[in-house]
Amino acid sequence: MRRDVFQAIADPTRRAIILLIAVQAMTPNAIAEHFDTTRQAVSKHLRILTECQLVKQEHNGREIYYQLEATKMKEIDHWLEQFKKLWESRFNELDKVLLTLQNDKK
Amino acid sequence: MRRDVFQAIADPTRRAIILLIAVQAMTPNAIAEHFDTTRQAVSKHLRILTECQLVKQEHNGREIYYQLEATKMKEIDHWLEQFKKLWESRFNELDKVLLTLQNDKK
DNA sequence: TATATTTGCAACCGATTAGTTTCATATTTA
DNA sequence: TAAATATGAAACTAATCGGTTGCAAATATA
Repeated sequence: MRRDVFQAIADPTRRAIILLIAVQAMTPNAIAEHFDTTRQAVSKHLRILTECQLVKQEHNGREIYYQLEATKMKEIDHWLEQFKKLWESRFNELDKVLLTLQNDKK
Repeated sequence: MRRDVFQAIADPTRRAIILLIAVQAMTPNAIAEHFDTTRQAVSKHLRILTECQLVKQEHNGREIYYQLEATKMKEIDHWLEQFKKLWESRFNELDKVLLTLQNDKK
């Protein structure tokens, strides 16, 4: 199944997990303690996050430490990059385009 | 209904719409021409994008121009900001934390 | 070796999603 | 005014989602 980073971060619990393991790698059990759901539900979230390579596993005996693959977050940042210039200046590209559009209509 | 920016950008069609109207404001009809779906489906996407304030409407007679509310994209950027330091340096915060964690376990 | 612990997977369930078709409303134009 | 155009909303549908419970496999511990 092909997973998408944007779909992965759509769920608030998954975003919370990402934030949690960004600070330090954790096992599914430890992660589940922070949430009001079952360990299995957390496990499913981790599967989705793994499938789109937002997290990676580090096996240690029967324990599995999940840690954030921060570089994958760049993908989201790259997509945002396209729009950054639009909100960074008051008279921006969008305004110019709209102005042109309005003038053309007259 | 309370809408969430992250949920809004989860759908690939909605991301495409965002990109499209970032360049210039467009009517639902014009937007729909760029996709392989019905105008009504696009209309539903626009409703979702409007509800979470990612786009705004500009009425012009019977036409409605939808344009990107770029500032709302900042919300996503702010969330990403937390992780930026994790991917920007090779020996980063995460590495340090993990190192501490591993040392503690010994 | 027997038991406990850690984990993932399968099957199921109710809610939500993205799409469709149909219809109502508002505005423009002939 | 009548017809055409632009749009949103409602009702429906198949697929997906996030959650649950129950189970199997692997590893650690008594």
